This record gives sequence, C-alpha cells and structure tokens, in this order.
Amino acid sequence: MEGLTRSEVAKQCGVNIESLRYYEKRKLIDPPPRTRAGYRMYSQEDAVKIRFIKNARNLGFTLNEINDLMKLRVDRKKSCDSVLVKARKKREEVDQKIRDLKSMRKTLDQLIGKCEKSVLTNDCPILSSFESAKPGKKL
Amino acid sequence: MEGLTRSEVAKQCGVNIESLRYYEKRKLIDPPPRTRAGYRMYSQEDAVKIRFIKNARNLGFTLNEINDLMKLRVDRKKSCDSVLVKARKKREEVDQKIRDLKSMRKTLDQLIGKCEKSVLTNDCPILSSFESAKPGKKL
DNA sequence: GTTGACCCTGTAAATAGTACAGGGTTTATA
DNA sequence: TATAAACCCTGTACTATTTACAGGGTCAAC
Repeated sequence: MEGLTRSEVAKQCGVNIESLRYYEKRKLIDPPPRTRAGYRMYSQEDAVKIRFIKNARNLGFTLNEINDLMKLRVDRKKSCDSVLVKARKKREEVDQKIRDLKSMRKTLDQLIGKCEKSVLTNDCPILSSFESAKPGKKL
Repeated sequence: MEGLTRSEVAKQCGVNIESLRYYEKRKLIDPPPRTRAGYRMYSQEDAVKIRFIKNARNLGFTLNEINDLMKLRVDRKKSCDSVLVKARKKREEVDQKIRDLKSMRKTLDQLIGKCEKSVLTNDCPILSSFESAKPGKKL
C-alpha cells in the first residue's frame, strides 16, 4: 500500500509524530486510511494540509483559526476577503506581541546593566525591581 | 483578623483571583492563615511575593524559573551572579521571540499586500502561500 | 431576613501538544 | 530462521497557566 507513514509525513512536514494524532482528534485532518495492520497511510494531499497547518501555526494562528481558514479554502472564490480580514487581525496581534516583548527586553536590559554595575554592592537590583514594582506600572 | 482577602490581594497585585490558588498549589507561595470561616488572609509580605511573581511573569519567566529566583532571593549576597546569568538567558530568549515575530509580521504583510492587489482575480494568495511553502523555509 | 457579594472545595475546560505503558508489525541482520 | 531494532497502535496521563463552574458556606447591608 503506497502512502506516507506517520513518521514520514511528520518528517516531511516538520511536525511531531504525535501532533498528527492530535490534529486528527481535533478534526483538522480527516482520519487517513489504514493498512491491514492498522497503520495510518497519509496521501500527498494530507501532507499538503498538514504543511498548511504547520505554516499557519508558525504565523501564530491557533488551531481553531486554522480550522476556519481551511473551511474558507473550500470556497476559494468567496474566501479572499475573509482571509484578508483574519490576516490583518493577526498582523495586529503580532504587532502587539512585538511591542510587549520589546518593552520586556528594554526592562531586562536596564536591569542587567544595573546589575553589572553593582558588582561591589551586596544587593541584587533585579530582584529588588521585581519586588518594588507596582502591578500597573511596567517595571 | 487583619490581612488581605483573595480578591483584595488579586486586585492589588494585578493577578486573577484563581491564580492565587494556583500559585499556592504550585508552592510558589505558602498557604496563608485562614479565618475561622476558612477564608485565606494574606499578609503584606505575601502581596510583595505575589507582585514579584507577576512582574517576573510579565518579563517572560515561567513559574519554575520564578521559583528558582525566589530561592536565590533568600541568600541575596551570593545571588546576584546567578540572577544575572538567568536574566541574560531570558534576554536572549526574548530577542529570539522578537526576531521570530518580526519574520512572521513581514510574511503576513507581504501576503496582505498581495491579497489586496489581487481583488480582481479569484485566487487567494494567502491560502496559496500556506499550501506551497515547504516546512523548513520561512514563508 | 434576605439579597448580593464574597469565600470555600473539587473538578474540568482551554491552549497545543508530549510522554509513556503495553502491545503488535515489519524489516534487517546474524 | 530467529531475533532485535525500529516502527506502529491504543489509551491515558502529563506538561504549563490559567480560567470556569457547580454546589455550597459566610458576611454585610438594607
């Protein structure tokens, strides 16, 4: 029986073997046919779908969002607008995450700088900062 | 009995009420004393600790890492070096996340651009991109 | 005295997987 | 041909970090 085994498709698509079972459970992919021994045999189309999932995950889409995208894929002609809306929303989220991380990085940077300067004292400015900062404020 | 209730400390520290129970379970904070009715009563020291956790979480430390940091806090004099090492490592991780997100953003941007230009065609370039990209490659 | 706001517990959900036990199959090699 | 390695199967439980919910108790105010 031709087709790809679980590990083959996992390798080809850059996902973990167990994730395939998980995607099947979450109904992102159809249950593939089995050999007499019960081994899953994936088609090349399955692999395309799985790469689709993987790529969208890499772009920060959740599995639920990917499910939506795949449903849209069925009716391609009407889908572009919907996809565009989702993509723009996702871009906004990514932007926000970048802003958050940059603020994090800046803070860490300042703390590390302070810490490096305070080698001679016995107090750790990083730990002090963690303690004193009030919730609302960014450190 | 003086002290802070769950919701008070949650408000003061900017965390969810339920998280306090979780932190207790995960042994990041000691079980606080209770009133006769069994209500948790947090001290101001508890609040400091909880703010510490919250702030460190905001900087991307996991609860396990925060536990380590809090153990270091006990022996402040010897701790600064260890904390510095952890902080530098965390900064590296944050940097990597920023790089990843920027690459994501760029890709999304390109796809959105393409999609906007192809209003007249019936094909959605975003979906196409997801399909054709090979795993290793960034889209 | 009763309503509403708070507290308690244990449990289950959500995110997206990973890991492991206990078994079957297939392939390669000695 | 035997057996060992490398794969596959299932179900279940675990990771991390909350959040939610059911079913009940308590407290303050009106």
